[in-house]
Parts: sequence; C-alpha cells; structure tokens
Amino acid sequence: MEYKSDVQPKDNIREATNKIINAHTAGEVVIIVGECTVNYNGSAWTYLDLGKRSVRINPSGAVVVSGNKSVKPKNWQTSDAKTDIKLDDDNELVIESVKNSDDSLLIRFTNVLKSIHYDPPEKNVEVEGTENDLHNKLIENPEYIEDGLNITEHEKSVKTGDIDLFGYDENGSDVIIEVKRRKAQIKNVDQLNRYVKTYNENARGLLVAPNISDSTKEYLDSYDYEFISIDISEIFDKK
Amino acid sequence: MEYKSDVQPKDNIREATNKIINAHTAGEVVIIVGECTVNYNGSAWTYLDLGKRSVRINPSGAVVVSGNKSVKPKNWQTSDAKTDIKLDDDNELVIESVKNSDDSLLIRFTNVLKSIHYDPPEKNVEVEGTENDLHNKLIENPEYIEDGLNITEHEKSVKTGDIDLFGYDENGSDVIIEVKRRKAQIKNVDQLNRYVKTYNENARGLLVAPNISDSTKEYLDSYDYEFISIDISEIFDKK
DNA sequence: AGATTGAGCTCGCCA
DNA sequence: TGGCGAGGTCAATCT
Repeated sequence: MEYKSDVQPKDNIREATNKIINAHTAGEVVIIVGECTVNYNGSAWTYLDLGKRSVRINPSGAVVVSGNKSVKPKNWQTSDAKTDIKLDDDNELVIESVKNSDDSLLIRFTNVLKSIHYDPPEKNVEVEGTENDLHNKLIENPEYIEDGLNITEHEKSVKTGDIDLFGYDENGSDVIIEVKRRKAQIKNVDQLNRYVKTYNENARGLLVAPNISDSTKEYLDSYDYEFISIDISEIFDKK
Repeated sequence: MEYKSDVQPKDNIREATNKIINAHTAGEVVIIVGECTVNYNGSAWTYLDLGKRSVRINPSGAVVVSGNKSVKPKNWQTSDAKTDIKLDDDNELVIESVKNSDDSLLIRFTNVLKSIHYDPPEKNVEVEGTENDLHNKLIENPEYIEDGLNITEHEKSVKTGDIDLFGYDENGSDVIIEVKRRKAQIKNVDQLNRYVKTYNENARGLLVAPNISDSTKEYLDSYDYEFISIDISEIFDKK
C-alpha cells in the first residue's frame, strides 16, 4: 500500500486514514471528499449534520470545510490552530483543529470517498494592486483630488487612528483626507469626522472615493465635509 | 473513457478537459490540481505566475483558487459569475469566470495532475448562533444589561441606521443600545453616537459587548456613553 | 437592483 | 501580542 497516495473508493476507512495522515505529516496539501459531520465551538457554534462535503487541510494546519455554493467556507480553522488527524474507536476519521483551548473544529468522516494530496510549491509569484497603491498614486498626483493641493503626510497618526492623507490647500488650510477605493459608506464619514475633531476642528475634511450614496452624502454634508469623486481606472491607467 | 470520472495522472490534457467539462455540466463539484496561471482583472488586478495550485468550481459557478497557507483564497469569483471551461488552441485548459463584463477571472492550466468530481448533497442541516440570537437573548433577559431596563424595540429604524435595541430605564429615560458579540471597537462608538444624535440627544447611549479596549473606552467616555460588559458564554449557557 | 451591515469575518501592519 | 483598518471583502437582508 502506498501510504502517501490518494484515497480510492475501494479503500476502507483505516487505509484512507493512514494515507491521509501520512500525506499531512509529509507536509502535503490534503483534500478529502466524504460523508462527515462538522462541529464548531468557539466564538460561535455550528453543527453540520452528516452529509457529503469536501475538506481541505493545508500544511500550515488551516482547515477549510467548503459549501457547494459560496466562495466562503461553511467552517474553517485558521493556520494558527493545532490540527490533529486520527482514526477513533468508532472507526471514524476524526480531524480536530483547536485554537486557544476553547475554539475547536471537529470533523468526523464516517466514510471517505476519495482524496487528493500534493506537494505545495515553494513560492508563487504574485502581483496585485492595493489601497496603498491608490494612496501612492494620489500622493504623486494630488490634482486628482484638487488643484493646488499639497499632500505632506501619509498615514498620519492621531489619537483616534491614522489619517490616510494629510496636507494643505492653495489657501493654506489644513486638509484631512479619507480615501476609499469603493463606494463611500456612512461609517467612512464617522471616521473622517473623528480625525477632524481629534486633530483640528477647523481643517477641511475630504472623503475621496469613486462614488457615494445619497444618504451618505447627506450625512457628509451635515458636517460640512466634502466629497471628491475619483476615477480608479483613470488613475491606474487600466486598459 | 468515462467522461465524468476523475482525472488521473496518465490522462492527457484533452481527456482531462473533457472529463472536467462533463462533470461541471452534470452539476458536480469539480476540484482540479495542476500547473496553472491566474489572471484577475476587475475591482483589482492580480497575476499568479505558473505554479501548482488547486481550483474548486462549484455547480453554482463560484470559482476558488486556494493558497497553501490561509483560509482565504488567493483568487475567486462569486456565484453570480458566468463560468466557462474549454480547451483553447494552445492545448491549455482555460477556466474563464466573468461577472459584470469587466470583472474576469482567467485560469490557464498547462497541466492537470488530477481532479475530483462529486455530486453535491441536496441540502445539509445546519445550526448556528448569530448576533441576532444574542439580541433575542437580551430582549428575553434585559437584566443582563441593567436591572429595571425595558426593551421596547428591536432594530429600531432611524435616519442614519438601525438601533440594535431601544427602550427605557427605571427612571423612564430613553436608552439606545448598540450590541456587539466581540470586543467593542472605536467605530461602534461612532455608530452609537450617530443614533443618539439622530434620535434623541438626551437618550442614554449604551455599548454592550464582552469587553472593550482602553482607547475605545476613553473615546466612549468623552461622549458620556456607558459600557456594559456581558458574558456571552453565560447568556448562551454554553457548557 | 441597490444599499446597508454583520462576520467564528481573515489578514496584515504597527505599536 | 493586541489593536485597528482594509478587503476584489462575502453574503444576507431589506427596500
């Protein structure tokens, strides 16, 4: 019997468990399909009744129980958990992943249909654009926000948090800027207000985002802050 | 050749693609392991260079490219996307999942090592506890918050949002309550403040949560609102 | 369809 | 290690 090889439908639960334990111990990614129940008890509690599911165990110890519709898993345990795999007395494959002593995910397979194991690659090259990239673009080109604007600080720390962008306008007034790469929300106005009140009551408050809803705009207006619309595609020069 | 059966290492890319297309068309969950590149272009852009990865395609059309450490996927497309699988002219298995016409995930497999396909269950039984359950527990037992408290409304709608719990205390004063099942954060104070200012400047504002950080407490105090500590385990009677 | 908000958020950064 | 905010947030719910 090849102990690290994938589980086949003909394998009994004991063989399946051995193969899975050996693959996990060898540092491989393990994906299991079978009939299982799932119990989570921690910051919430969840119980999934016996059903066919797939479970992924990363070498890091992260465990993911996938649903059949969403991107988001049904249950999971992050990689700071300790994950243990064993065959219990009832001949069930048990995966127990525990964090902080009172946060546990317990998966019981009564039947393993098949599995895949594979060596993860060392490291893959990844490239992406983040909110910080947007900050940098705006620092390089403050005219996207306003002509004559001078940005002097990035992530300026004040008592109640960090101001995304800080500077002064052509009249020399302090300008406090909160940047969003998505539609501005009411809580972003709260955040901006917190920074203005904390740093300088008389500063201008700018909320910079691609767009804003009417109700949020109304709330922003009630504070006499300003909304600046930006075109993300233009700034990143996409296509 | 069994067209819905799993891909084996001996299968060439044409056979692999056919098996995968047939399984997906038949409404099965498909999990593929192989060498691929990933391109995402939409609200952000990402490029993953050629590397060994696993990709999950749900019957709903949701696509998930898993990393080897985190619970969170490296790339994905939600189930409202249209997912197309085909063999292209360069003999590569291409998975193209497109949302709003300018939000696309493109996965190119140069080599498929193996795959698993399985019929998803009709429906699994799931039970869990949510923030709404906590609201209901507090409505049933307002003494967890304060003796003599009367809760009269749940999710009371005001101009700037919904008040979690609303009522009056033993002195007849209006009480506006924001409930959190996790540690209270500074933005929760903003939210509470918004509701008090919008509904009744003179109402008491209570922030109810298991605990609170010093800086948040200080900010809460500056508004003269109150923090009430609750014990989630006690309320849900866990263990 | 759009807006809002919770989430076992997860993850990363920084004090 | 804890606090805080971003996220391609996702997903549910209500309008």
